[in-house]
Amino acid sequence: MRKDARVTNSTILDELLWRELIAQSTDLGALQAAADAGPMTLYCGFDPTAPSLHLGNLAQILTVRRFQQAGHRPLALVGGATGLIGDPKMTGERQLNPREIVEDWVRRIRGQLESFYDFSGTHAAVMVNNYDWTEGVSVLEFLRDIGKHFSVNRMLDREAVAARLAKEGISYTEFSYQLLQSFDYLQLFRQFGCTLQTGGSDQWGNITAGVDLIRRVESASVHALTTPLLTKSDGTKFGKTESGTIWLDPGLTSPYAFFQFWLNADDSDVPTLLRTFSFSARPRIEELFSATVERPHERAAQRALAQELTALVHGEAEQRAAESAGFALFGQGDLAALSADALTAALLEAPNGVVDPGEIVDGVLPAVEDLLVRCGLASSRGQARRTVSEGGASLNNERVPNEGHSPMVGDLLHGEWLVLRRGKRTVGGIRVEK
RNA sequence: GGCAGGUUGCCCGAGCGGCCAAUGGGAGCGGGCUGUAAACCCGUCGGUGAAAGCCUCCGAAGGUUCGAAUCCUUCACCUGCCA
Repeated sequence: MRKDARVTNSTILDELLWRELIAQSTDLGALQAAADAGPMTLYCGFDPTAPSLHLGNLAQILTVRRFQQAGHRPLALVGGATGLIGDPKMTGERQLNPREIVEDWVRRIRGQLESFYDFSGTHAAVMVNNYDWTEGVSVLEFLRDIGKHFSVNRMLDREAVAARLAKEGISYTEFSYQLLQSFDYLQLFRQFGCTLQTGGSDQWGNITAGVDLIRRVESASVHALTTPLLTKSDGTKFGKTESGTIWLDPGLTSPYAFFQFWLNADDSDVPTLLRTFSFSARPRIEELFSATVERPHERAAQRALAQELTALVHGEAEQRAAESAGFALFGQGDLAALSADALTAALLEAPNGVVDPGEIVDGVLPAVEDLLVRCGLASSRGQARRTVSEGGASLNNERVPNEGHSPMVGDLLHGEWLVLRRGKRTVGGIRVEK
């Protein structure tokens, strides 16, 4: 066994093991042997169920990326076909999305995937879309060649399916999902020699169904590997905050908000987050573990995560902008000391709104409640009023004393900005258009 | 197919003719402590409004009544028991 992780194939499994990224797998020994034998081709698919990928998907992407860095070849699969059908979920039948929408989402997700894998070099990634090999298959062909190998009895065992049967039922469409995903694995095995599929542990049933299909049809033994479902230490779902899902699309979750998400991670989640998302070497990660235990207030691990992942997802420049914005807005108070450029850059990262000069009467701007709503810090005037009356609103780092308070022109920083804050860590900007 | 019960605010769940925008818990939000954490304590929690008030709301549509989340009818869905 060679020592260099970049070159040695088998160390990838050791790496995943210490990172606790293996929830389930087919015979690990066999997988290890396959990885040792040379570059493997693996895939992990992403269905277009939203306009963007999110942090949960990122965990999967990064696992595949680790394989690529270890010298294996990833296939980046976008589920243009499976996205039209929908994987059964516990809670109920999905609503089918219009084809044009799915096509749009496929484009967006494909674009996102492109930035995480290396599409050049000796083990270049390949982008594939299962729509390409599914659209032309006839129903009869599919039922005879693929469907015949599936036992409904076994399909019924699947957790989501069983839950649905016990409740409101499941359409034939969704029930068929597993066949499509299995068909994908078979296709990729035939076309690219793909012998490993990874995914979240909720995908175990779908993945092994593909493994079985390949065994029956091709008499070949291929592998499956799943990663643990990411949960926070308090058991709640990971990757969601008060404000919702953390998306990779900067239009849906700004780089600033993305950075803040990591910076605000619970201490108790730090080990899992570092193991799952960071590409730092083990000694560095362990150093951050102990830093969190010994000097938690410094939040070195949270900052390291924020820096590394914001840079990875949004690029170095955006990462620096997001971090500087945080420093500016959460710094030691004196906002007036910030340069106009720094302030503008910071506030453009945060949620912000606009006041038209025509709204300023005798040097008085609209009331703080209006401004809170306008920059998105409050969802209604009622909520804004509540925030102010609870003492949770501040203007240029000064607590807003009472309801109905209106800023004056003299309060404008550099003649154009107001910094609004709701609670301790939600900051927004108001800009007076010139 | 027959009989019985259910459908309440983001979720769970009380209410069973007026005092109900609707008890309670959870989530969320704010304050305090702290580290732009967690836990904990306190407050808050439909919209609008400074307030009084007004508007919307208790599966859907009708009806009874001065007045309905609460009673009646029909419809939809869910749950038990019997076939």
